[in-house]
Amino acid sequence: MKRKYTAITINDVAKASGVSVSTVSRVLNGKSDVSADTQERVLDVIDSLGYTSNLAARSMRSFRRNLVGLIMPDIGYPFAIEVMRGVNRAIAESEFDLLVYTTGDVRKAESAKHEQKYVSLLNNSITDGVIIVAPVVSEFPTNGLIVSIDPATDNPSYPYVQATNYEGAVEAMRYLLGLGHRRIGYIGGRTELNSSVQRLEGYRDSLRDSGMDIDESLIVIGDFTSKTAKPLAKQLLMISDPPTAIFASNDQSAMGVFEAAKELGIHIPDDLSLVGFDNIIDSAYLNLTTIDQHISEMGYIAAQMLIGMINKDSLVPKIYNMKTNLVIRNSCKRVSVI
Amino acid sequence: MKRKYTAITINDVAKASGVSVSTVSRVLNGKSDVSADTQERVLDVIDSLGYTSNLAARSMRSFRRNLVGLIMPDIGYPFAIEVMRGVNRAIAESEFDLLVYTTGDVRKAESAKHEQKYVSLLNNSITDGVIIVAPVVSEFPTNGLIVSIDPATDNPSYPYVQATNYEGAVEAMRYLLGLGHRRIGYIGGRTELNSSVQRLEGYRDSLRDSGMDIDESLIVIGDFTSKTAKPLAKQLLMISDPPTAIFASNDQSAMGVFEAAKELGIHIPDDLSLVGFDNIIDSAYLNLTTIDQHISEMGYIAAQMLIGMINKDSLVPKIYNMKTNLVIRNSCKRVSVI
DNA sequence: TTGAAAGCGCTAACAG
DNA sequence: CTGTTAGCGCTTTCAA
Repeated sequence: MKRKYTAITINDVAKASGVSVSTVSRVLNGKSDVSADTQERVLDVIDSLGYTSNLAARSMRSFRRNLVGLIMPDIGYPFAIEVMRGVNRAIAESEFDLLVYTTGDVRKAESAKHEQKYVSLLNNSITDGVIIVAPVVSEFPTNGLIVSIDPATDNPSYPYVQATNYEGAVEAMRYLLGLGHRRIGYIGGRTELNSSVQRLEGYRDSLRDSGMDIDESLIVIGDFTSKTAKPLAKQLLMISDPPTAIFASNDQSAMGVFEAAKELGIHIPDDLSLVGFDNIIDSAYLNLTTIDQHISEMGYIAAQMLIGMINKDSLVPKIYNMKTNLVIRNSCKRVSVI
Repeated sequence: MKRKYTAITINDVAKASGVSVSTVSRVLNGKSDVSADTQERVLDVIDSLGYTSNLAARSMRSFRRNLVGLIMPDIGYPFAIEVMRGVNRAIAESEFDLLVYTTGDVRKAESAKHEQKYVSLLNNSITDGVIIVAPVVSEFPTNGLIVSIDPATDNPSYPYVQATNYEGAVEAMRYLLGLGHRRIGYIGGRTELNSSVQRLEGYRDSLRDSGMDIDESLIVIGDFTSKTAKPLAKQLLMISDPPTAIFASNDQSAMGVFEAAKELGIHIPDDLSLVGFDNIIDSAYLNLTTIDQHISEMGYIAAQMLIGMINKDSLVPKIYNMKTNLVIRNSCKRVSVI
């Protein structure tokens, strides 16, 4: 005997109610071919014994488990939490439950290896399908259903939802350039993410297409946290020929800009993500942040896609492009003109 | 055949490497009694086949799974997220992985019934133990290990960690009363939570013990969200004889107070949780918020307790009281004195 | 050092 | 309508 305590099983229920395990199983699964009598008796016993089915055993036998998995390397970042929120919302509206799997820390895992492991772990075992966030591999050794959010690889073999990062960045730049800005700083983030690469590309291409030189000293790369962005923003703001606008490529980085500006005594309105300022008080808000705020929405959509796939809905797209919105909250009233 | 696709199993590995399943299993579990030769061969095959063990099947046979569960009714609230963060931190430092289980929405579940179901679902099946947040029942039909955070019932049969809610509230009130405040508003929260009840009790007792009448019109009950707290705070601030201080019993509620004050044109420093103000600009900050900020810490401790229990550490306490700190950030410079 | 075989708890044929 | 039975993929005796 390995386990000191062995939980109540379907066998106990069967014995106690004087029927066979299959009958109990039928009751459990709401099959119609059970007499009302038996059904009631079994249900009573289940109740009084406090029986609950063993997830593991059940998963081994039946295909449908009404459970979807969400795999994230780390649960501590705002990004992860936003995704969870979105997925959660979709789950709440469905008949599915959600299982979030994490190893606690990105650094603890060697991404590629581990994410493959977790996908098949969950997918082949106890869930009907999984959503995986920012996977780095392009293929998974699983026959189960899978949807990914913001994959890091270029042409993954699985369905995914992504933001229109490049287009969003271009739109943001078009706006700033339209305001007359010519020196625009850029705060980037985790370069291992496709989204990050694409945003930066949008920035570069925009400048290039406007026939402008790219000043590499205006480009700084953090890690999408405000903590890192703050000193970088300061650095940008204190060079001899500072930018008149800063394109913070995600929300957290924008926060960093605010903090930096605050410490330097430059006033900026509260809710900027993209700031264009000329050392006075002007600012432009471009909701490139949408790329981030829409993360929650991406989670929502991914969950819906997955549920659709599980339900064998034939209309589920293989690739979903979330268009980033351009939302201007504060227009730049004063712009340094070249 | 039910499933069209059947994943790679231990059997496939055995066949491909020309050994028996038991040998493969031994390799998988790092048993020492396997020849180096065989071990290497099997490992190679596992790698090339991309095999990963079936969680469900494994869980059925072996006791230890290096997996802990976190059960929360809803994942969308700051409270839940803070707990997760804390648990996650502890997990990251350990050899365990984390599985978060949620039904997406509190309202979707009939709490008591469902939480029992989920606990035994996870606990008897695939995890080594579970942490459950704010459970309403006092007993669980599980033989597995369990630690709870902020249980709603009075004398649960399982180990738990809780904040010293009552004492914290008393301390907060002592501070405010010491500043000379005599009309202190109170914004409460979800009354189904023990923590909520205890904070309010601390408030009432403090007033009573100071020989003061309790003005019920100064007590408003929200749901621990700023959205709800805001109009309540406004209501408090706009009565004819407004309070000179407000004791917001959680962080979110404090936020609501700020928002309300802002709209009413009353300036309050940024980081107040407990505000005492006299319609000028004074304020007292009492980190009663700790009760909330420490939530993350509670998650951390709960996880450590659980891990200790799993590892059969005999020193794990059955009840852990998290002392709430009294942190004063801004002292009240001007107080309306009676 | 290895293999054969017995289950873990459950579901799904297949017979009655 | 109900019971018998055969596994699901895995770990763990028990023999060899």
